[in-house]
Amino acid sequence: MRNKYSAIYHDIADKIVHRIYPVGSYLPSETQLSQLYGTSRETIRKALSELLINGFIQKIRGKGSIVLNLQRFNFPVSGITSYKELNRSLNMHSKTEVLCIEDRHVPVEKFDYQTTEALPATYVARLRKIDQDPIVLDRDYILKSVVPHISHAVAADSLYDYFENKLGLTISYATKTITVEHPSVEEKKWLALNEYEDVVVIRSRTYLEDTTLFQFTESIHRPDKFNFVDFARRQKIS
Amino acid sequence: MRNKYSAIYHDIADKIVHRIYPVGSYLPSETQLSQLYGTSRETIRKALSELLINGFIQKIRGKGSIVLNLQRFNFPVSGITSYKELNRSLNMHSKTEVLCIEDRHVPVEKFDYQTTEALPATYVARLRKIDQDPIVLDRDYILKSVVPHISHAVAADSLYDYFENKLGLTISYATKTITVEHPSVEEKKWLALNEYEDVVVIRSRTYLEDTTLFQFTESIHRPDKFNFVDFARRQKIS
DNA sequence: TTTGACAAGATGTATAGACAAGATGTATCA
DNA sequence: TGATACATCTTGTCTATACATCTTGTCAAA
Repeated sequence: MRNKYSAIYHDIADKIVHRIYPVGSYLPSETQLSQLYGTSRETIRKALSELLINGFIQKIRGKGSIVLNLQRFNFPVSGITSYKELNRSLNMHSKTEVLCIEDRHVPVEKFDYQTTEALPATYVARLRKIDQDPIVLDRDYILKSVVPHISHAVAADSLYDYFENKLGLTISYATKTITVEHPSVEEKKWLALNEYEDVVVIRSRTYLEDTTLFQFTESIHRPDKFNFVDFARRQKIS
Repeated sequence: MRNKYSAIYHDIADKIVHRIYPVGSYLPSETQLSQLYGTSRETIRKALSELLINGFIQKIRGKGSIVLNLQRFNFPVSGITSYKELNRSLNMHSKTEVLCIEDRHVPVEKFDYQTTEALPATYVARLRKIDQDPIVLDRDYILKSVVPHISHAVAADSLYDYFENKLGLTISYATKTITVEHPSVEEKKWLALNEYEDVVVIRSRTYLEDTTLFQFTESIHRPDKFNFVDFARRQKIS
């Protein structure tokens, strides 16, 4: 960890996860923490504000910071997370099957993206299984302008790992929509759906740090296996 | 606005919305902004970091802050927003029909909430319609320990407005889960569902600033009308 | 006993300054 | 011409300080 405040963030987060700071208890005060870590109060406050955003603590003015009971270890579709990371952090022991890799143009209208030009991309279709049961059908369109080629081995492992650690790309943010739709014949087949069963579709556009769009993703979920867990803070519309 | 940085936040956000700072352009630099608003750079940075969190801008080190094209004006289930606020900000002209107000205990198992004690609450069932079409069935359980009584008039208007502006409660955060389920007979009737049609269920637990739990909500959505829009920033799991 | 004033400790806001590190253009040198 | 070094702009990190505001407990006065 190269930053003081992110080192402190991870240290406190660890202590919360391992119940050294139990749920419902107060953290040491900001001045105490600043002495503990040998740093200024502002640096402590930066770490605490990250913990607040991520739902670890709740700050109460005049009193202190309470440890919250976050049990967001189910399926955090919120936030951007790669399937491999999810799989590892949840110990799900899932398998990924690569169905197809080929060159295609992005079907931009599906993603509600307005453009006049064609977007050449690498199309990757993958099926995610847990205990032999198909759960999710992932369809990725990775723009050729950013990533010229993707191998079968990379697709079978982790696209995000490849992008970030091999290519040095920094994935920054994404916009997502979630809808319920009637499945296509192909989707029905891959996900082993019953008659009349709908699917949950998550479509996202992913951007790099310099705001260049580089990936469109379509995730088709079996409705009985779909579970989205979210943590939200109140924000007034004004 | 009593804080400088939130005043600056709203001022810049307004200028982005009104295209004074167009999408794709750079904001003035932090030092320029601090001169512009007659404040310190740290205060500017606090405002900018709020804009970053809410998806208005993207900061690039060494270069500046780019205005993003946020079009999250569809149906932000992400974040906590009252139906009345949503309705107003989207100009949807929807109607709310109060179906039932009565005293009930919270069905805690539905919300995956572990407790041994019974939780007395006011149960409020409401149907949200747009152009006579039923869209959402909302079922709220508001704990008696926090809010002893809720009138029909309040339920027909806005619960959140009542809680925050009349009772002085500060709603702070919530945990949510989204699933797809088979509708009950009652749900099928109210939402005018076809045979075999599933529903999207959002269940949330809402907490006050002092971390006291005070509300359980169950929102039943018609699948063809459900559209969840989200903005997410990348966060490494480590 | 109840009320009120006050102090102490907590977080919230704001400032000024310093240095690190990334991006970019310019001037210089080979 | 082409490459390198540098200056200068940007944002990122960190410190030290001051005061405001909220919560709570204590102590004294009514």
